[in-house]
Amino acid sequence: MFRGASSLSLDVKGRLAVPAKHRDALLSQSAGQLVLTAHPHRCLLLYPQVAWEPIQAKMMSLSSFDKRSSALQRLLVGYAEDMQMDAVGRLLVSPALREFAGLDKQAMLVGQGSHFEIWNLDAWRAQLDIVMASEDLALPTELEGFSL
Amino acid sequence: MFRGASSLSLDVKGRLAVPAKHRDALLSQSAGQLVLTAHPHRCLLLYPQVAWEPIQAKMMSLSSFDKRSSALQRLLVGYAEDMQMDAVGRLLVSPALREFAGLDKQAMLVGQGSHFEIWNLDAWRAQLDIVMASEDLALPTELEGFSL
DNA sequence: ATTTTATGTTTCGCGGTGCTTCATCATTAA
DNA sequence: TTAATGATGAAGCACCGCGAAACATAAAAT
Repeated sequence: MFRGASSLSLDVKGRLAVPAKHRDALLSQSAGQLVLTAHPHRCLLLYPQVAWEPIQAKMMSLSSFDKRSSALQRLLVGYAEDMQMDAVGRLLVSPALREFAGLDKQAMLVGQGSHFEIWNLDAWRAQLDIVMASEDLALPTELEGFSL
Repeated sequence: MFRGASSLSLDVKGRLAVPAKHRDALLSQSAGQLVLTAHPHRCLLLYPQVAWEPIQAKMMSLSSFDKRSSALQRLLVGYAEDMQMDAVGRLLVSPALREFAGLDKQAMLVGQGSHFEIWNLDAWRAQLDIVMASEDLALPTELEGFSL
């Protein structure tokens, strides 16, 4: 279960240093085989390969005639890259993915249970505003009667 | 059942000293395993791990395609960190969480039954104003017929 | 006075950063 | 056409700095 947010920096070569506390967890699944891809909300997704495969399979099963489905397929599958951390726990993020997510010097690594998300810092702040802006914290209907 | 409000200070390293009266209660659940995370109202939530898990499970069950749901997931799960108090009862609050809640020198620790909330002092005062400003204390309809 | 709480200090180990080396590919010349 | 040299980019290595935890001292309460 991946949790926790940390602000990190990409070095001049586009390498992202994963915090040590998360490395073991990432290495233990799929022998460290990871998949990095693009998310519609303009962030990147980092999955252990075993966790990614069923998602990609599901995506590919969608109708390729529906415009939105096939656009989603193109995004998720098209940008997906297999990779693994180097000996000191860094991920080499390709120029295409860096450009997609607007990653420059500073990035945000955010645990999301089954995977991590990697955000441009400003985009992350905008993301938080979506929740915090709503004064009455209008919750999705699924959460009716639910309380923190 | 956690109750009571106390003003406390973070030391220069971001360590928050939990008042002694609450330590035993926090240690007794989950063998002292705690989860600290972010709340949309810009405060932090401190849960015993066992109490947090079902909440996170519920959050993760929401649609990740809905913008508001996924923003809420990102906030609650993304900022969640497992931790425990050090030998003298202090919590090491990560830079990400400190920045989120605007915690500096002074903080407010507020018991909320199942969990604690940790507030920036000014944000806490503003929070109080929300209730006190409304002259007739207009309550949500759920509280119809309810009286203090 | 003794035990419990609070705060400040120090130390050690490891994590992060930058540099160096190695490999691969491309370009040019023989 | 093949070989050689240079450039680009990835991976390995080493060192330095910081962060976490333990320790110690001071204060307070019972």
